[in-house]
Amino acid sequence: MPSFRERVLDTVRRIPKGKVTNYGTVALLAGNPRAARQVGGVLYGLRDSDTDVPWQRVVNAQGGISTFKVGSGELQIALLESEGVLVEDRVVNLKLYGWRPPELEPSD
DNA sequence: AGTTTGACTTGTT
DNA sequence: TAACAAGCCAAAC
Repeated sequence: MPSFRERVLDTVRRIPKGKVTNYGTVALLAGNPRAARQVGGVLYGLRDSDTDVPWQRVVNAQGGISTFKVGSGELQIALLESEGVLVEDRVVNLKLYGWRPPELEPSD
């Protein structure tokens, strides 16, 4: 069984380009719906070698940029804008860009 | 081993 | 609408 950290990274890698999701959703897909804070903890520890992880596509439940690291917030916004995701006042419009994984969609 | 800490979320004032 | 408090749990100490 991969560590929680690995499952989080795998989940983040699944977020489609041009879309965003929130920590709680990533936590859910990683197997622990209540571990949203740990998702942040994992992303906090990302290194340059993890360039294949689109961490910029993870925002908080309000669509806001949660990074506190100096410069990371602006970097995240720049990366999102380069993917076509508009960021206004450090907040993403989840109605437009919010991504919901297929397995969470109602099967009907 | 027990304690502290957070890139969070949700409910209550 | 904004501020505050409590719950949450993997990792780091």
